[in-house]
Amino acid sequence: MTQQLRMTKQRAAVAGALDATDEFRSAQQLHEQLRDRGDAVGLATVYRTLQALAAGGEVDVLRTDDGEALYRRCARTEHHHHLVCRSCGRAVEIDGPTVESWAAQVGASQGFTDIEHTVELWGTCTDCRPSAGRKVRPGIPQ
Amino acid sequence: MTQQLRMTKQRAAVAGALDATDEFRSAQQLHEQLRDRGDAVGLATVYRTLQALAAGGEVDVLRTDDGEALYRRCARTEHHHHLVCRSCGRAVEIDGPTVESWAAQVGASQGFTDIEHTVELWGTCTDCRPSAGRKVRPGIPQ
DNA sequence: CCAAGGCTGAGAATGGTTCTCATGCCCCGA
DNA sequence: TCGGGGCATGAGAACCATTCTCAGCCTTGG
Repeated sequence: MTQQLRMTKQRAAVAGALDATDEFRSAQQLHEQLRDRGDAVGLATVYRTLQALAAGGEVDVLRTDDGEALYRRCARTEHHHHLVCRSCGRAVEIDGPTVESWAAQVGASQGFTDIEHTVELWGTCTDCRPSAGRKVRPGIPQ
Repeated sequence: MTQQLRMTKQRAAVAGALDATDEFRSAQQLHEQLRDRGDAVGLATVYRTLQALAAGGEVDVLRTDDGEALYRRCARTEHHHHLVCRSCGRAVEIDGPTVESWAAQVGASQGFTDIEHTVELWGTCTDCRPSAGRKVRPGIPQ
């Protein structure tokens, strides 16, 4: 199960790109970013690496309204949620102790088992506020 | 903006299929269901109709972990969340007054504006419990 | 240093969703 | 009731994100 992963320059490049930002990025964006930087990595490899990292809890994954997957390396590996800028993808890790218990309680009261929950907050961060020098969505599409 | 929608038998069929269940269904499932029932409707029309209904707040939409869109006609049109059975798709509408305020508060404290939130609960309903006569996932895939 | 087998990448394949466009038919006005 | 404008329909192509294929490459254990 716990398969040993080889350290290749491609994996290092993807991991590096993730470490360099606190914004959620799509596989395609990361691929393009690596290409521009010169660290050309195959798209398939980017997907495979992200998949492996996600499976190992190394990165967090969430879906945009149109179903695209976004990845981000978070500081903590424990369960947490995010407040994400819908424009640039910048994210802040947040806790929701109240939500946790509420979710479990509601689920149980309805007779459901194996309760899990999806809780994400979306907003517009200060840099992306329409007023000031708007950051022209270098991140999230849509 | 508020465009007038013509009432066609296709739209009636899709709406009817949605009214007949309290489970979240994908466009493909609804299409197949209508076909089996004899009310053949083009897949494109199913998608268009669901899109229109969703835009008008007539149906709720959510995404599975793999990005597929699921639709359900809910009793209430006001903001609410769901507790969904990950096996059959059956859903219960739930409120989260605490969550609402928590979300707004957290968002504001981080300087984000136009806060919105995604909160869905997933579990296994009584009928889908592995023990008893398991309902063989007539609903949700995966 | 070497062999074994995981890793890579270009391109094909998948699968959900949307678009195209010729034809169909709802609904309003006369 | 009849006619027609124009939204609605549907088969198939197009899109797009993601996954699969497979021959050749490269990391790693010994």
